[in-house]
Amino acid sequence: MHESYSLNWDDLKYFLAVARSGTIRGGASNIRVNHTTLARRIEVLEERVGSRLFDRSKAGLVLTQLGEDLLPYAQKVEEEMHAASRVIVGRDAEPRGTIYVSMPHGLAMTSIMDDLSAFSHQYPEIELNLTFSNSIADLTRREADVSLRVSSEVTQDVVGRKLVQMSQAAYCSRRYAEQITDNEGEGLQFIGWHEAEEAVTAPWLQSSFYPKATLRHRVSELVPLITLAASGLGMAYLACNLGDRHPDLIRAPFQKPLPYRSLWLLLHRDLRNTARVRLFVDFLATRISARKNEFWVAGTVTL
Amino acid sequence: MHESYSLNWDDLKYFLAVARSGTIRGGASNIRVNHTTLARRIEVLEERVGSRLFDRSKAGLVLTQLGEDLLPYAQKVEEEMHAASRVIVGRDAEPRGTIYVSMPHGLAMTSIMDDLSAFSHQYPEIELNLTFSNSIADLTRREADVSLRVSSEVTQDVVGRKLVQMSQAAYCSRRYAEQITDNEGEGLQFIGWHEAEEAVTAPWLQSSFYPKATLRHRVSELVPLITLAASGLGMAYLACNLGDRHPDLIRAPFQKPLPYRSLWLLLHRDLRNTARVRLFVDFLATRISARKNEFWVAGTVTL
DNA sequence: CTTTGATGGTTCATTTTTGAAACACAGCGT
DNA sequence: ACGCTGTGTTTCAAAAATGAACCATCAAAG
Repeated sequence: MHESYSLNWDDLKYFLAVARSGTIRGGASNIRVNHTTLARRIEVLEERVGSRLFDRSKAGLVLTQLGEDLLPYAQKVEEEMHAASRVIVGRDAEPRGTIYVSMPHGLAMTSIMDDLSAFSHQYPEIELNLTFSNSIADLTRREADVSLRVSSEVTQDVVGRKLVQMSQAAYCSRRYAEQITDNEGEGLQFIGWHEAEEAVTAPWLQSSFYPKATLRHRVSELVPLITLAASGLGMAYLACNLGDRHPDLIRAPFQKPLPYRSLWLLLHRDLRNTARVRLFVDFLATRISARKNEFWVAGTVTL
Repeated sequence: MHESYSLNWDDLKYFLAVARSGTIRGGASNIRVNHTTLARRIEVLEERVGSRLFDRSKAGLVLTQLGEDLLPYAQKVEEEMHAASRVIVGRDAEPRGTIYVSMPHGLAMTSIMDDLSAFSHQYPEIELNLTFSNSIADLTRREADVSLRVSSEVTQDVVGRKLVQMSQAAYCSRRYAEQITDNEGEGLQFIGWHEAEEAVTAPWLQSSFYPKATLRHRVSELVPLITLAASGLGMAYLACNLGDRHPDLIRAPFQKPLPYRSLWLLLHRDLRNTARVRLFVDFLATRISARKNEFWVAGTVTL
């Protein structure tokens, strides 16, 4: 570890500020810090250097010989930092680079995949890194730049954008639908989730249009739920944008769609001005909003 | 104020550490910080840059494309800092530059001036900046690199070095001394300092060999005290190294020297390894110690 | 299969840094 | 002489950073 590591490299900003303005307050004003802070940072720097960098006189602070010797190095460091900043700013301003996107598994089977495909087609310089997970991506920990969530509300310290409200309905295969009559679900079976094994019903089933139906079987993921319902094992409650899209599923008769959750688009506030992220977010929001009736369907019960 | 000022330039150390080692703990160990600190600094840097600089994988932390783009700039900043450090270290290692020395007025008339002259003669590359003041130079505020003080003890947060113990005695002109008899100072007058106008004596006078002497006249500085005593106005109590050196002053008869204070050499702990300061301190201490009987004279009363 | 060591991450107490307010001083203008 | 402005310095409370202890996970070795 080198001698230079005992110096705080950031102190060069303060050194340069005083060297250029000749006063503590002037320098502080120029770099937007409190003048006390600037005075202290110079003091600490001088201690670590082991010599004065400025002589204090009535005329202000004047560079010592050592201060003058070090000035060119500080200026070169600043130039490098400016150049690095141009790389950063330039990169952000250009719509290129990678966007890390996180979303729940269920959205993998929706039309939103078409949106991602269209975005990538339109912006070939931007690469999408997709993560499917039911756990909430921690944006502050940079697990993702953008996160799509299906939720009633968001509580994270992120910039949230509600895209659409969703509907849900009961779905089954065409064959299963043939046995359905207008009898509040008597004799029908819904595939359950995490309900207890011995439970034959659940609150969401009791408040549906099939309160007499029972729970049978359990799944822990969305994909098997859809696949099993489509093959006739039972009925499933699904978001409409998902169920309506599946070729082997129909909405069960004798019901109306119910309100479901909302689709949110979340991103960390620090990234909202990055060109590619802004592009992606706007692109997605525009397309999804344009077909909101795919998510919130006609006839959905309103409370 | 430039975009680069929103970045903490010191974070480059952390960036380079992770880029080189590929792990948080490895990088932290290399630059001697806690690994948590390193992780957090990288996190903050990524937030300010607005993009990831490292991808986290099982293999460790791998530079992103932006990380790779920025690496050369970070390396150049480091090189400049190393070069600046060489200037600093090289300067300190060589006995050249300025030493700021502070001392009380009284020492300006002593043989210590000869010491400074000899030092400057022997080390012409070193410049001395001398400040004479009775107020204590604040070493932590860099008012001086080295401070000579006459004091019983030192309380400042500095590296203190007691050079010699001093004696004091009553001095007067040769003419004035002709009237002095062995009568405990009856009819003698001492020039006073800050004692009240109406006061005719003081504790230091009462405990001297001339308790019957009285105070007459006042001075607020040492130079006029010496000058007036030398011209016969009255007697003066002076440090022996000062009184013995004056051509027109002699020690008054019928007394013994009394203990006075000590001569201290103080410096701020951060400067003690600077070559020129170390040279100066050692030079001064050696010469003054070699003639300690000029300060603590023979016959001084011991308590 | 179990143990060990290395890894990144979380939590909490302590230390350090920062900003704001107040102060002292000098210079200038009225 | 007085008031104003700009300067650097001091003090204190709040915010930020740091380090230490602990945790969970994984891979390698026994």
